[in-house]
Amino acid sequence: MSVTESTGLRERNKRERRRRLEDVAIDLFERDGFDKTTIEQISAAAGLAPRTFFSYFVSKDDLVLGDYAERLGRILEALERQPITMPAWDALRASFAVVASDYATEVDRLIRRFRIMSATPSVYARSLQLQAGWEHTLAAHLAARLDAGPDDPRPRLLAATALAVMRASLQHWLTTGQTQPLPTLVQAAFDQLGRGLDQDP
Amino acid sequence: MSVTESTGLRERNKRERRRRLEDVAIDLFERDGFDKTTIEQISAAAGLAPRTFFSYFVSKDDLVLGDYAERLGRILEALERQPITMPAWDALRASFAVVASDYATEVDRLIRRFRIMSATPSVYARSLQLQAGWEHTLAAHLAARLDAGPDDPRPRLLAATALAVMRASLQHWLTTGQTQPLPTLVQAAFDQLGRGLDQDP
DNA sequence: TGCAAAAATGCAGTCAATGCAATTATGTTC
DNA sequence: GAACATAATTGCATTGACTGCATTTTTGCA
Repeated sequence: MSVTESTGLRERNKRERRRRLEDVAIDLFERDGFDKTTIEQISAAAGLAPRTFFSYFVSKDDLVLGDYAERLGRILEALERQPITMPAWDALRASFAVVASDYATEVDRLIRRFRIMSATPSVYARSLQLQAGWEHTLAAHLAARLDAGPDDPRPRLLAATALAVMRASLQHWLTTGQTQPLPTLVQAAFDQLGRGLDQDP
Repeated sequence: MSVTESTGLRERNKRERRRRLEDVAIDLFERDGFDKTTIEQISAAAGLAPRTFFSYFVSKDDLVLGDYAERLGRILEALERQPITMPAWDALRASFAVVASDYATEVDRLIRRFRIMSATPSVYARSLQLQAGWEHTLAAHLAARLDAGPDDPRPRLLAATALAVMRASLQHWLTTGQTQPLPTLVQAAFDQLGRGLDQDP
């Protein structure tokens, strides 16, 4: 108990402040725009010194992306859980379903961030960069799963396609005002690509 | 003639200097790394004042990407040329074939840039950002071609997938040492997605 | 309470990028 | 070929993100 509490307190404070920074930053970004908000303003609003900001976030961009990284990491976990006998595309479909429903639970939070992301090139670029990182590791996992050699194009193709599907669905979901549930959209897109793009929808 | 020559001179000088900046920059990036090379060094090496650099390139990143934007623009032109009766995925396949062979003609130049791009997060991010821009316009074109409404997910899905295919193929081509021709790889990937990812290769 | 580790902070500095004003080069016109 | 309008180059000052380093404060534990 003492151990949990002791290390827990530091950790908790750290998480709280990180969260606070995110929150005030998002508010300011929405009010004044990303570029017109300075690190100085953000840290002041969070009650911290400017220098301290950088021990919580490596860059201003990362304020908006927050747990983006963590969330995509769950795809890999989910992928690991799929039986090895399952065809690769099916396994991907199942894994992405998990993340899709995760997303759907936090619509409001997500939408605010997405708005800022779409309006701010540097942030958008950073999000794509993160995605590219996962595409890479996802491809590595798939290569293992498919027992594919380094000159087998399939892992890369599958990873790239799956993330493209996710991104396109997410964007569609957000721009159409969430008329259809995200998981449904994602599944439909995976199905379409499973059947083949030569086929009519 | 006089007109062509007159305006031509200014334009030509401008293009030459732009080119010179690119070239010296690539050399320096390869030698010292992107981040350790300053705008000051680049402009000095090109015989220009630092301030002048920014009338040729909006950012340091763009030095590496060069004609990236222009090249992707050809996809759209090619797409316009495909008969409207051709199924969308076939039209995309044909359009991307054009760009794929374009790439293949400039392997050396391309590879140097790709190395820097892969090694430099900010540059890579910027390239993805450019691609995202094209994905957007490509989707718009496809929407017109398919006569699709704003809540039809197909244009976005097709655009995202096609660019994913291109990116994955390009990466595969470069990392496998160009053992197979790029157009072949791209066609194979398009075919695979046409047949459907549920099918075995 | 006292101590060691961790976190916060201040300060100085680098570098990309921008705005503005002044200067220089270029192409055209007479 | 000289004067002139325009475009390009340049210098200067400034902003703001980000980093390294040294110092101070806070925190959890003995």
